[in-house]
Amino acid sequence: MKLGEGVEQAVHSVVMLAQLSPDGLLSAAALAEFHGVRASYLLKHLQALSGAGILRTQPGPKGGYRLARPVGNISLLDIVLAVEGPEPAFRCLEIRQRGPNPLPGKPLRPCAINSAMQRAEQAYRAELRRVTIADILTDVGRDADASAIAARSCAFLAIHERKQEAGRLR
Amino acid sequence: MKLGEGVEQAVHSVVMLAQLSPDGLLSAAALAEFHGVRASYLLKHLQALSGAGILRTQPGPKGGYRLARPVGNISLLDIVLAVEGPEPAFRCLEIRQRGPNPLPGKPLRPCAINSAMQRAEQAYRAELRRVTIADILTDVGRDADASAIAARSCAFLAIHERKQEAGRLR
DNA sequence: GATTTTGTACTCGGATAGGAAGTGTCCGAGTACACATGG
DNA sequence: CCATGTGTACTCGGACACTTCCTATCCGAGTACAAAATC
Repeated sequence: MKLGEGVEQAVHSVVMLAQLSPDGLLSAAALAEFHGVRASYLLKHLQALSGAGILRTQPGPKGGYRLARPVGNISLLDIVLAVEGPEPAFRCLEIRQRGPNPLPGKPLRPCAINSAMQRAEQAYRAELRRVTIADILTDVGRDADASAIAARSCAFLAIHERKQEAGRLR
Repeated sequence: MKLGEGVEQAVHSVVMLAQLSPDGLLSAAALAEFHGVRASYLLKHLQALSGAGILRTQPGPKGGYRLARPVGNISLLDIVLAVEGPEPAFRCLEIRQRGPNPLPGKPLRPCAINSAMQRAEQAYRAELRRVTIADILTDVGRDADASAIAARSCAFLAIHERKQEAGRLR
């Protein structure tokens, strides 16, 4: 039960991208510099987000990343699944059947243990699905510290944000 | 977001131990043989359960493992935490502050992202805390497949179960 | 024959190698701009 | 002066090493039984 630290980078990057103007772009290098992380490592996760349909990319100079969907339609679960993969955390290997004398009737119903673990993970995912980037942004508006950081983000965006050329986004 | 397969082994072992007579013992070798897993690897997790106060051990010949608490007082969460460790899955590294110009006021309130992730994990743990070994056992009684496996467990226990000597348990 | 002593076999416990996955890095494909060139 | 062609610089994308954690294994400490020796 451990999440890679790429998840945090991915979520913060999405939040950052959500704060720029409707047709703005931001390069991976700018995102990495702002968060103090390695650009080449962040790229890996940004690519995962792009492949999952959460981000859109524009190659070439003046290129960068941009949200592919409205902020209300991007949940934390979408990001976590895109970065960590969709596989469930608990995989039942049916070690009940790996003993010296397994039962002949093969297709067993899932055991109670597996069911309980799956229910717990469903609850986890449901909670993450309820929270969207829009919710995060409204919380940012309420919190003083977060507002200060958001102001810093704006200053940073004012320097690094790029306007998207009409009709040239993938 | 991935759990080691030791979790499944640990839970099944606890369920197995819950099915033996009140003062019965079962060796790690027998548990491993029944589940078809490596004994030396299972030992590691059984030790973790022992250290967490879930199992009791009796060393020496005729020794083995036994539950340390009633089945209604052992939740799946206890086992998962004992095996995987108590650290939360998501660790906020505050990469908001790792940028080129961090805020001076140090003690920031936890960011909305971290809060959401923690809430999700709380839901996950709460769901696991609700399920005890007693619940698993009652489910075993209802399911046909599980009952057949339970019968097989009984046959296995009849051979490998050991009676605890009075007053010699650690 | 009963008791003590000793030896052995079996158990758990912690410390030690191997392998997979996450982490970190690199180079290549593609695009847009800028400049130079020709009309 | 304008249009065209070319070169360059910058972007993302995927393929390649390194580190950490999980997996698998080993040897050592401790205990109970059993047998042998002694009283």
